[in-house]
Amino acid sequence: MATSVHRKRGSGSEAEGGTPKRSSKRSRARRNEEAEPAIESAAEAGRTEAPISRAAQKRRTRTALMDAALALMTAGRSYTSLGLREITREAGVVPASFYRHFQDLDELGLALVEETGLTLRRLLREARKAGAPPIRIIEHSVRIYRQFVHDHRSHVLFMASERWGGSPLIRRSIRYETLHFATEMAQDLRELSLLPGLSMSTLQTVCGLVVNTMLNAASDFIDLPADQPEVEEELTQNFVRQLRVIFLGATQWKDQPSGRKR
Amino acid sequence: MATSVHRKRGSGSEAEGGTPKRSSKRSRARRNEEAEPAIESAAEAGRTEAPISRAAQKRRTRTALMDAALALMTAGRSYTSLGLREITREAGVVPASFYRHFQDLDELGLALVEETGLTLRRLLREARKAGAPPIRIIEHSVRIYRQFVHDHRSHVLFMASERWGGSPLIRRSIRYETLHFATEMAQDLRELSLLPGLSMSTLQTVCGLVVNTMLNAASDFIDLPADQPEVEEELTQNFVRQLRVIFLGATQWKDQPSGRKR
DNA sequence: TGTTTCTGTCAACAAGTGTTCACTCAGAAA
DNA sequence: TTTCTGAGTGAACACTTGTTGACAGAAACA
Repeated sequence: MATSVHRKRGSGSEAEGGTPKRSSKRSRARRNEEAEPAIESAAEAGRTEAPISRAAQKRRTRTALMDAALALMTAGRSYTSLGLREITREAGVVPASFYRHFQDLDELGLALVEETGLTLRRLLREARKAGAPPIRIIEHSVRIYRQFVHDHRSHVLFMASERWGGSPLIRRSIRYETLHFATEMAQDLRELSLLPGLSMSTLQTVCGLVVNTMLNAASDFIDLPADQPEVEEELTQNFVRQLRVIFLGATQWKDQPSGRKR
Repeated sequence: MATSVHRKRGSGSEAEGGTPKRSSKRSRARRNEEAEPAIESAAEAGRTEAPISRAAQKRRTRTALMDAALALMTAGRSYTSLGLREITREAGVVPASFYRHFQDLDELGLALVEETGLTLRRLLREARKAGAPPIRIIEHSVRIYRQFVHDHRSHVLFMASERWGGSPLIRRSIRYETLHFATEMAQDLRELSLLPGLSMSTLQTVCGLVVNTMLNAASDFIDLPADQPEVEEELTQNFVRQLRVIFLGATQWKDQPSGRKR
């Protein structure tokens, strides 16, 4: 609802703001201002005639805010540089409303991390379900992963780029999430008894390496000219080869050379 | 010079600004405001009695600006979130002066990337000079790298964290720099004829993987509690093992399975 | 039915932002 | 010596920002 619940005066009254006089103002805001006046997410809510429960409405606005942040990020901005007003504007909501859902920009960020974490774990579960032909497992996983990145572009982008970004809280949260992911992955590998010779701790190390490589690859995918599929293909090939090198190394790994020869 | 060349009225007049009334304002600025009123870099310049050439003075202020940005970043901020005024304040210079050196915040960022690139290449040259004992070459390189990260903490931090950060220009520039670095590394490996069986393109892929792993490790090092050396030690061990896995995989690599069996 | 709850709104605030301008005045050039 | 140059200044500008408080009005509850 947002703009249409009470609709006292005009509609947004905030969206579009004042016409920007000087063109080269704030040169790092990448001139997305007039691209999309406001995503309709929140605005469209009011259009449904059937009255919706208050809780549902609240949830709706909340996700509108989160989606707005993601939308701004897919337009090339980094989360740290987003402003509260900017987000509410994109969500089609007045700035003050923000505080009904989050008390902080950090809190919104943490919510995004959590959401992405859930999605990632769903990915793992899916990948696990797909019975793996033992040799071509890498290509298969990569294909799934690639589809995932495609489907959840903005979430992955957020995760991968805010991993070393602004807020320490968010950084820590992401670190926790990726660690968790790597651990689950290690357990999967163990249960499938691929890489049988490796201790759990080494398995964890290898999975950490894999996860890092995945996230780096995702970041590479993300700001790519959309009209050049061959570049993307090459990046994918590179990604696959990197994973191959890692797994090849892992199969050859001898745990504990006993005494780490000085 | 900056504050003391003309010193008409008081000294800074900008530094320290107004006392912050509300404490929890701008909750993501991590409260570094009163930590260091102003780094003395630029201010100290005027204190030298001997007259210095104008070009030298300009260079001095320029580096003061760059150092100020780095200083703010080591305090936990991300580059994208830095403001022009914030930087000039830290450098002990009036905001308008900024435009005598850079026309943009992006331009400052690019200068930082370039500087870091130079430093990185110096690192490679040093590492190359140190005659390599063939087996323990990894530990040796890691030691050098670790020292490097320690010595150029802020530059590496900047490079590693802004790699997927705010500005597309800076991102691209960093990408170019790391690619260049990986290429040089690949050539080194080739000339030392470690990994003899690998084609140049595969070598490049492996080196890309190594560089990514290095930067990730650097980011891990960077916001670590300084009073817990054992954690750092564990991270280093993990880093070394990851590199080992990679190189182990690379030595086992068979280039061109001829026809990529469908 | 009437009362309470609570999401979203409006308006205002103090403070900070990037950018421009006319200016000073030490060093370079004549 | 005098003139010229340009790095650094201070003040102002037009905005944007995060945050607060009183309020509207629909849903939830009695």
